[in-house]
Amino acid sequence: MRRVPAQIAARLPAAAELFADRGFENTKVDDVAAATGVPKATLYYYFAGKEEILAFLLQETLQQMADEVAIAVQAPDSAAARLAAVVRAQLRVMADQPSVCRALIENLGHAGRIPELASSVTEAYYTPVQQLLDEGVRDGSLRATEDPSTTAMVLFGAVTMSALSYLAAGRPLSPEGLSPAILTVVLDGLRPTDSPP
Amino acid sequence: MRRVPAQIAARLPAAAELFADRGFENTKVDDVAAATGVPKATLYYYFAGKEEILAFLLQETLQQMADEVAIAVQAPDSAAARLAAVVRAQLRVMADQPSVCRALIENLGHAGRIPELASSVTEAYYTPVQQLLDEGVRDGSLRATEDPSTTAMVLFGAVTMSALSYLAAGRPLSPEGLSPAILTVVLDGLRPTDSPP
DNA sequence: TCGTGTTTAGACTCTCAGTCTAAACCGCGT
DNA sequence: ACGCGGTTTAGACTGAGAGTCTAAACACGA
Repeated sequence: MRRVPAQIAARLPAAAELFADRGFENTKVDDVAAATGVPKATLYYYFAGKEEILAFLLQETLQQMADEVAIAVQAPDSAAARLAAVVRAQLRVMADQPSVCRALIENLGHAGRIPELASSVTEAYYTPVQQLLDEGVRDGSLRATEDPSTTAMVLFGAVTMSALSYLAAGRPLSPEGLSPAILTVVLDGLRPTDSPP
Repeated sequence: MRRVPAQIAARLPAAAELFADRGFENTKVDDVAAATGVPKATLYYYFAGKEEILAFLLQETLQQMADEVAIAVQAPDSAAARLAAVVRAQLRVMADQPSVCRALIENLGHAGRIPELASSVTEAYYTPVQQLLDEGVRDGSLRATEDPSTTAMVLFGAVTMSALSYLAAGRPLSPEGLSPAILTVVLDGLRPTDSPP
């Protein structure tokens, strides 16, 4: 995959729209060309195939999430507060790109080999979150869990699935509305019992 | 889709194996025929197409989950204990059919229209779990949440994503090993603060 | 002006998904 | 035995569309 010029990258989300609406299979490469305004031959000049377009979209979105998460993690607040910010950040990215997220989740199998995907998510999400969990134990704002990696996955899954059910139903996803509901469930379980609300 | 005879249904999980290994797209119907021993023409006699085979597998698995969840819900324990049993039940189903689950999750978009899928999951999981959350508030074993439907999704997502990361990595998924880690995160948040462990 | 990388239209190939045919095969009622 | 419905199957066929190739422009710096 060649380095994709910005003016082409900017047009690709229109393809995600199609993928999300009609499904990946039912979207012809010619349709993608028509919807994005990027001619088919040019698409094949940059991408090895239709799947690579989806994979590119996924990488972009994961990168965006990694950036937002990194910002949330570096704030000068308690670890608990930053963890809440991470949840909101993930929701914000998903709310920002509803079609891309739907298309990606519904077609994970097309977006690349799963192991590579998994390590991308690890880099963008699990590693920073696990670090945050650690810091939370040290600053006393979070309870220690016996298996931080599972805890990170629980968080990621909780947020992803909740958001997905909005996206799938076509309902608008409001990070401000949804995050408190997720956080009360998850955060209260992480708060030390010696400092209840 | 005709009523699928048991001896054919029993052979289909072999197809899920292929879907999970090489991906749905890279699996030819002829491959499915070879792997299951069910001739291509017979497959087309019962299923309208390749996607319908996946959809059938999904329905079977959801039904199995609905059954297991129903059993867990009806136990004579506290709501909290039954909720823990629901989590273990879901993990057990996923551990039972790793390939099917991987294939399904990686190819949600192929397994049927998402709204129908969503309502199947609602029937099999969200409705019983929400009922359980209600009962928990009444019997005092669970804390009330402002949005029980979101809570149910959080649970489902937490379990699904944790399990998936094992399946995707090819690691064996042990319900007994994983459920405590999930439950400490999620259940402690649901426990009333007036009865800590 | 040359050369290198980019852009594009359009025609082409080739792999499957799915269809069709037509021949067995099976049980069951008569 | 016989015929009749549903089932099972092999194998040939069709059509859609992913991906390839060609060859002509274009851009732009050396």
